[in-house]
Amino acid sequence: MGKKAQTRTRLQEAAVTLIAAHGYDNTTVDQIAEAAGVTPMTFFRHFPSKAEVLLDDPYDPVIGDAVAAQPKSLAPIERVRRGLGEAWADLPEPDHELTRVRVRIVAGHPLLRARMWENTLETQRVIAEALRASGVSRLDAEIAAGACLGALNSALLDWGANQGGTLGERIQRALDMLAPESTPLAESTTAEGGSTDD
Amino acid sequence: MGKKAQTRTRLQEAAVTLIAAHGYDNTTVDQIAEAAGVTPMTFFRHFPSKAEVLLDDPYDPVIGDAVAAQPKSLAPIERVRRGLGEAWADLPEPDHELTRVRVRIVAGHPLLRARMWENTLETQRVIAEALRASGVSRLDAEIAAGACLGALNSALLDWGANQGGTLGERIQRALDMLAPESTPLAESTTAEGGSTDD
DNA sequence: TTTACAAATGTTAGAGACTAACATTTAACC
DNA sequence: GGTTAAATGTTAGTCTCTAACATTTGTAAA
Repeated sequence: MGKKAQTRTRLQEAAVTLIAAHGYDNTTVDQIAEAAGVTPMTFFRHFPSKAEVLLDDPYDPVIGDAVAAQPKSLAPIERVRRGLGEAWADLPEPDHELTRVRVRIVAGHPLLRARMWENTLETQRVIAEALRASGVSRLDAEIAAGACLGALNSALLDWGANQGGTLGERIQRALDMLAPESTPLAESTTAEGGSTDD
Repeated sequence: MGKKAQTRTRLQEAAVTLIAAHGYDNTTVDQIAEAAGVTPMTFFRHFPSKAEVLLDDPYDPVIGDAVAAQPKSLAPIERVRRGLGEAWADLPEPDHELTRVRVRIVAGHPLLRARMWENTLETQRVIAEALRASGVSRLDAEIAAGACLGALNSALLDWGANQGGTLGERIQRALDMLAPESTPLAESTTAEGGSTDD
């Protein structure tokens, strides 16, 4: 039971290395498989598509539980917002450079971004289910989950595409902006005259 | 200059008809091309991929202008929310059955949903640009746009996946839930036992 | 050790999406 | 009617991904 995971890891590492060096489109599955010392067929036994080797997201259950634990007196969006905040606090900050490289690759390629949204939709379903379990309509649950995850994913893509700051800071920013009383906010808003640049 | 658009339309109609009947995966580009009286190569001259024949979205400029027109004293999310509401009011309700068939097909297939998110990201960029033009930071702009479009797309997918109600009603619901004062909502009588807060 | 069984991988053949390069037809305009 | 450019056809090929079947490798009991 250990060899499968080992091959899987080797494939992921080979993929990230090759793709980071030559780009996603210029890297074939054959090359990745060969670099991992394995046959192309074996690649697809571990990952259903070439894109999937870069998209590994096992966080959904934690998030679902955290949302379900929020007090039902709150508005759906607020429950999702707090649930995501608590789930994030429980997860380890992925300071590994590998994660950032992966996110950067994904953020820079349309097809990969698209697949990532599909992962997000799975998370959305989990959250919506947690809300529905306490009487929220399906439409409202999907909207609330969609809004919060839309904000979160935007922060993630920005982290991947632009330098500076940690992922945690951006997640925090996204959650803050979703807060019901999010009018004040220090530095950036309230500018009307010149266009502040960054 | 009219023949190209004509062929394009024939390809779209043939695609929707065939795919609605036999499913996306069971319909090949060859079949679509043949039904449109054209060569497979010509298909790809009109649409960069098989998926794109179902995804036609020329609304972005209207939305960007509407967001840009909002008062700069409002919080970013609120500006996006109002801008989207006004843009929607200016657009014709797509009561055509064709639109619903297309949305239903897209909502029901992972690969198509994923491509749709990529379209949404384009809209997000337009909105974020409108916000940034008045001093909002890039991160804040992307988050605000991402949150609102996440809510909106959830409403759209729900409309495609489930019967009942018009698209306009669901859009309205999504925008309402994003409103700053959206606390009320039905069964809010429960006591706050272990009041969790930040 | 040997045998047995299952997990993991290899091999072959092929479908289908998509591209490049070049040839041909069709449309529009003078 | 002839000229030019847009639109389409043809051919050949690469790459992703799948199906069916064969082979190796790991592991545990006989």
